[in-house]
Amino acid sequence: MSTGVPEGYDPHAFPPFAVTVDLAVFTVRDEALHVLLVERGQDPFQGRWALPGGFVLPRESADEAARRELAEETGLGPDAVGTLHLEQLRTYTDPDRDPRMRVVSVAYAALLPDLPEPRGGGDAASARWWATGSTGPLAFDHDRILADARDRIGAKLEYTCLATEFCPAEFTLGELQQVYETVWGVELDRPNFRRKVLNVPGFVQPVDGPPRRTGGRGKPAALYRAGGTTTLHPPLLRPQPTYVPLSRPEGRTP
Amino acid sequence: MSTGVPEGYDPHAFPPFAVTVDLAVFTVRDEALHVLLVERGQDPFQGRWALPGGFVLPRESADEAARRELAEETGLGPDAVGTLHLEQLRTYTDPDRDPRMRVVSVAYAALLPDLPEPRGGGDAASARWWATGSTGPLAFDHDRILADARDRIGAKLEYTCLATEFCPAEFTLGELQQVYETVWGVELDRPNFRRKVLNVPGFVQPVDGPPRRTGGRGKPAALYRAGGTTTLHPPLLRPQPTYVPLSRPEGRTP
DNA sequence: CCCTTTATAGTCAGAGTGACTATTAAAAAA
DNA sequence: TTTTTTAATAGTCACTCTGACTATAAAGGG
Repeated sequence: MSTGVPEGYDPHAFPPFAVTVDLAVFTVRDEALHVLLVERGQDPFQGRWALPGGFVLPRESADEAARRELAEETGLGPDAVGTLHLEQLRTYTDPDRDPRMRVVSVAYAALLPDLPEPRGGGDAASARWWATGSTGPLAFDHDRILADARDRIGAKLEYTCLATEFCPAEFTLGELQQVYETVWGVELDRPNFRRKVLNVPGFVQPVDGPPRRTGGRGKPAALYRAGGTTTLHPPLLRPQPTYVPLSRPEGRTP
Repeated sequence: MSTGVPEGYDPHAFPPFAVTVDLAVFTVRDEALHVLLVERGQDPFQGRWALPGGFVLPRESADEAARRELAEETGLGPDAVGTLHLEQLRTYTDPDRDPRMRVVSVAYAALLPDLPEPRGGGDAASARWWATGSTGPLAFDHDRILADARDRIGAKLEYTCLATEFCPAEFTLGELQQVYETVWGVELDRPNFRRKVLNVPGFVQPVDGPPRRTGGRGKPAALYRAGGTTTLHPPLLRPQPTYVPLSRPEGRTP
């Protein structure tokens, strides 16, 4: 540790940073992945949209700060916020990411089912859901954070039961499939999806009686709830973007 | 953002934090996963071993700080450090993780081939490789960080070409298999491993001529180098820890 | 020269997968 | 009411991938 800073670091000689959390809160709505954004009321980036977030307070962890901000932004009760899936993504530390001062930000992703009332929180006036992809350029490095968050979520659908976090407590396999198709941006074969999901032990479990969801058009679907596992064996791999080597090993051009 | 801190945060009214990086530097040696640790010379945790790390300086990113620390600890040239794989793991923010002050630490994992001369850096006296698992309790929350790092590396071997980072530029499939077996702590069937690796497009490519590694006992092995891909399709899944549901759906006890 | 060691080739049954077709149960249209 | 439409679910089939093997090849040690 020959950094100029004394080894064991002297508490009075450290470079001061501010630490914030930024939240990428996702939901699946209208066959599109949506993210919760807030409009900035002042410079820098006044009028631009940004991920919700805020300071980590002196006596809380970043996880606690993220849950606190999430409760404030979404208006969800502390019970709901306490149980939902919150995942630390990565930390963004570019020295110039905030033009005013040195701020490092710990980014989180949160997944919500499509809520009937999006948020009822305090300063909800300037907050709304945006379809990812149709957001303009965001404030700070939030475009980058959002892109990273999308990538991470898409990847984790393959080998975790994360998709159920987008669904209500009881859901149909069609709804679950909709989540996969929306996040991955692909269409999946329905019978095959069904077979694969049901073949993963502990992914979903049928709701006991024969209750079925009605309201839609066709045959009513059976209801399931999330099973006991968090990791999927075998994984649900997304359709391969077939690899083409840059230097063809052999064979003719098509 | 109704946190008590003014929206858009006033640069003069933020809770001050120190930001550090901690490095989990791994190598595979003697059929065991090893990690680079440094011995602490002063309190707190004097005499305990810890992950190398240090402050993020005012004008550098955490990535830059991690590479700088890595160069200092390993004695590798800046060229080698500049190209090697450095992966941000997660950020540790417990308010009490450092008894002296509020420090958040961005943890990184780095992978090195087994170097003939471990490190030649400056204060290398108190740094050495430890087989993971035989480290005593480490300073701060470094046991937790190390465990998280091991988990992450093991998981990424499944679907990325990360294992080649543990190998020299040219390596045999036996050496690559050794990496998988060591990190996962399992034994793999050699012909099957070979078939799967060669079936992943872009994972490894044979070194052109018929050069072969000699020195060992048996038949000399062909040499390969890392191919062009970073992600593995299909993935090399580790042997399943077969899932047993807590409430047996049906059937008799064995 | 034989034996051990390691790399590599090949076999084979079973599981998993993509692309289908068929059937069922409901709502909407006629 | 009957027919049509829609969606869920069941099932088929060829193909691939996988784990568990056996067989052969090429080196060094005794």
